[in-house]
Amino acid sequence: MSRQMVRPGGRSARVQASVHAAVHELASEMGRDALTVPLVAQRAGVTPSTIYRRWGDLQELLSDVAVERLRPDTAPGEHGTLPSDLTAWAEQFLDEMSSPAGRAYIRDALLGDPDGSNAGQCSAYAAEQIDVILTRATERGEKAPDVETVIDHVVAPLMYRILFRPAGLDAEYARRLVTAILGPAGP
Amino acid sequence: MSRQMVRPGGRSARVQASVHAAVHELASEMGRDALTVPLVAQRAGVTPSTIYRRWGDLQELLSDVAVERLRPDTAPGEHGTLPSDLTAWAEQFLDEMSSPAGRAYIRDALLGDPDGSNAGQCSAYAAEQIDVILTRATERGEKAPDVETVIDHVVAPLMYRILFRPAGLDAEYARRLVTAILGPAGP
DNA sequence: CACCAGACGCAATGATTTTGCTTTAAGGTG
DNA sequence: CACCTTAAAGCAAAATCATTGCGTCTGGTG
Repeated sequence: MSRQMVRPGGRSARVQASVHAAVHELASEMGRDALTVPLVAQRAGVTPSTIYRRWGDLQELLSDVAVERLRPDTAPGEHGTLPSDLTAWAEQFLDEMSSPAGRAYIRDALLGDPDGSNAGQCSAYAAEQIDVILTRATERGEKAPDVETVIDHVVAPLMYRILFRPAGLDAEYARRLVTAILGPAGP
Repeated sequence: MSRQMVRPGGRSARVQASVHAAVHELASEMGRDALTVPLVAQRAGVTPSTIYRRWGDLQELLSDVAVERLRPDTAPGEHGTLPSDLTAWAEQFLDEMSSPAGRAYIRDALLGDPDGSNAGQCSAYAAEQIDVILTRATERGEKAPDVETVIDHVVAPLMYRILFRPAGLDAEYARRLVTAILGPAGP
């Protein structure tokens, strides 16, 4: 993560948790754009200077929270075949990421991220999930492309459109990308 | 563009030009991160409230400037064949966009862009350039993929890596993407 | 248990952002 | 060409936010 090398279990951890929770609550109550450091601090029961010292500014805090929020909380579903696994994952990915909240999180993760490590983490999450799906397929004896190929030709186009052309995105598009990569009749 | 429906030639236009110029100058003199609204206003010979009223905040201003800066200023080069035209364009695109300045502009364009219109404009620029290349190829009698395909499988992977995985990007990667889409021996 | 270092709270200071009101200038009209 | 309308800019006060020095507290360590 960006700069949280907190001592686990101590006061630092409590502050971090309470600040993150405050961001969540306030973001859903009054909208992400209404957030300010003093507001978050008050809700978290903390002084603003604490937030400024630990995170630097609002953007870095939001970036941190966004990455945490973008971490998949569950392994990809199993549907028996590679095409169905990958299609289901791509549809869910698109669904989650293209929502207004999802786009906001992605943008926040990209932002306030001088060294690019937060954005890199997001990409790593996706790569992990895809790797699970492909490894499963290989173990079943299916022929599977490698992770980089899936990222280039499924994840990247989805993300590109989410960020740059939010209009006209639907599950059918995600399915087409998967089909194109696996070959119309499987790889 | 985002909110600039200025009367051309009037005072508004002068203010816009001078503010944009001030952003350029200050960004190169003291670094993009050192910019503040009052600073830009002073350099532009304008009061801060003018900037706040017209652009809302620094992010939206930077987003506007970034889009202007990302507009291609020249038509894609002609090299005689589709593969060479597209390869050259992709290499140049990667080169410009993956530089620190390029990444900063892309991020700025994505940011402060509530409705996504600035980001959409960036995508439209790329689509335009690609369309020129593909149309030329078609007129020469070459078989060419459509713009959407090139965006999905060349532009999107490049942009994804620029934003999310800045490491390990080189011209060879751009060439591979183009080759993959045109077919190893041409389409 | 006493110590050390890191993290937090508090409060003062400085910078930025917001806002009401006034003034200017562009574009249209008689 | 002079006049009118209106959007946009200037100005200045008020509010909010960001920064920083210093003292206090907490949790880990010897």
